Amino acid sequence: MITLAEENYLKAILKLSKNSKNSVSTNSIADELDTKASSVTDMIKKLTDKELINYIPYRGVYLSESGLKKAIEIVRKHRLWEVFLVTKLKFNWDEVHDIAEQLEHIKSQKLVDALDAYLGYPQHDPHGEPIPNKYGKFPKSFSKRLSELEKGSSGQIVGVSQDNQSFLKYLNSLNITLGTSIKVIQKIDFDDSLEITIDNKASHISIDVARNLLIKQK
Amino acid sequence: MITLAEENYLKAILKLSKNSKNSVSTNSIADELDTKASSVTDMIKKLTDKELINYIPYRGVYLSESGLKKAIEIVRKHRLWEVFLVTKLKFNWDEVHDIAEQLEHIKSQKLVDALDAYLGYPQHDPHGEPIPNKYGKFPKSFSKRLSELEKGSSGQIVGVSQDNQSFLKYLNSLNITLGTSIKVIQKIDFDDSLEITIDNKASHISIDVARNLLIKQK
DNA sequence: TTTAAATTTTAGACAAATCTAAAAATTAAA
DNA sequence: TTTAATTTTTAGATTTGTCTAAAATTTAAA
Repeated sequence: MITLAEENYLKAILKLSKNSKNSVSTNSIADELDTKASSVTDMIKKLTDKELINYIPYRGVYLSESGLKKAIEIVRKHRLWEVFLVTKLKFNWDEVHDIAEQLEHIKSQKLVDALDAYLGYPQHDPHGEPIPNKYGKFPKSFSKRLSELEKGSSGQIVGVSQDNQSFLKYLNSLNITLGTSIKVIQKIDFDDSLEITIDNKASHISIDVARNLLIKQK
Repeated sequence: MITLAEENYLKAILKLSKNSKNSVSTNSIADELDTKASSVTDMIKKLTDKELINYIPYRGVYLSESGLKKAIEIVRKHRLWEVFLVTKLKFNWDEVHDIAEQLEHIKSQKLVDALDAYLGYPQHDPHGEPIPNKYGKFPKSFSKRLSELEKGSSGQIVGVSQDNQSFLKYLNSLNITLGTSIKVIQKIDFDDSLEITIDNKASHISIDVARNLLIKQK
């Protein structure tokens, strides 16, 4: 049986290995989970014993096949619960994260599948993040989210994944519309926000905004 | 902050003090939670320190005002989630207990209230157990136990007072569910068992079963 | 009422998950 | 390439919740 703490480590490692295709360092995990490097080393040993990750001392870790499967399941649950909270219980999209952090650890395959069906098999959560299906596959999309672009890359806006009035108003004020060219100048580690240029004019946007901007690279 | 283990102890103490109006013994808690008496003694000290229970060594415990409030909140959450699972996600009433055991520990007052509203402020869970409102008040009960009915009387099932897996499975096999009409045809002196009709079909049940069936007479 | 049985508590130990402080290994800099 | 800085691991301690075995207390029985 996999513990709650172990699940949180797997999720953190998945998140970090997305950004940097390479193996994940002890310190980066400690930062992500707001804990100490020594605690991470301890947990790494437990996860290695359970064959959920591969680990070379001083060289970092990466998820094993079973660890990746497990981590994706947790992400799936988190995002499905967020959809539930917003579409059924009428929470705002910025209120649901902490509750979903708890709900993602509820163990019942049948519950997850029933929830998925009840929600109509959504492909994205209220923040615009993709929801993997029950086999762990993420939905295909020709466009990327601006939040997924690496520093230095650029592309053109082809859509949004959130269309409430205040969001669209905000985009207007930034001079972002369909076809706008955007380049990622800098990614701020502290809050994941982005320094970008919009038609060559500098701006700063939050991760929430970047996640909801669909972009096509040339 | 109250831990998961502490919540489970509070719930157990509430359940046990319902049956025997008196204070609750160490051993009975150990039985209920499938743990050892020494572990219970340890936890009793923690709960006493937090003023969630009152405790006299060798004499048992009872819930304090704040402990009772907390315990009722957990019961409320457990039963609301059971309603959600059955009415929205189409689970059977005998499949929901283990999942609700997990969901009852999710912490968010706003979530509980939103769920309650979403479900239409239900007064009973799928097992017929009453659901306390947000102020901790239980709805007034109108049901009797089937075992209390006289020969010749009849009524409709509105709940059970025992919800273990095997009991619920057994009821399924008898075609007894919420709303089923039952009439007492004969009471057998020898073992107190009952000849009944279930939707006009004859059956025979033990006193143990009859004691756990809640019925409403016309 | 004294003894025996049952219940409850204490003492000491253990696993999980964390921490601080110090040691070891790696990376970067002079 | 040797030294300094950074990163990572180890050693030892702590907290929570549990256990076994033994001691203390209460209850029941002779």
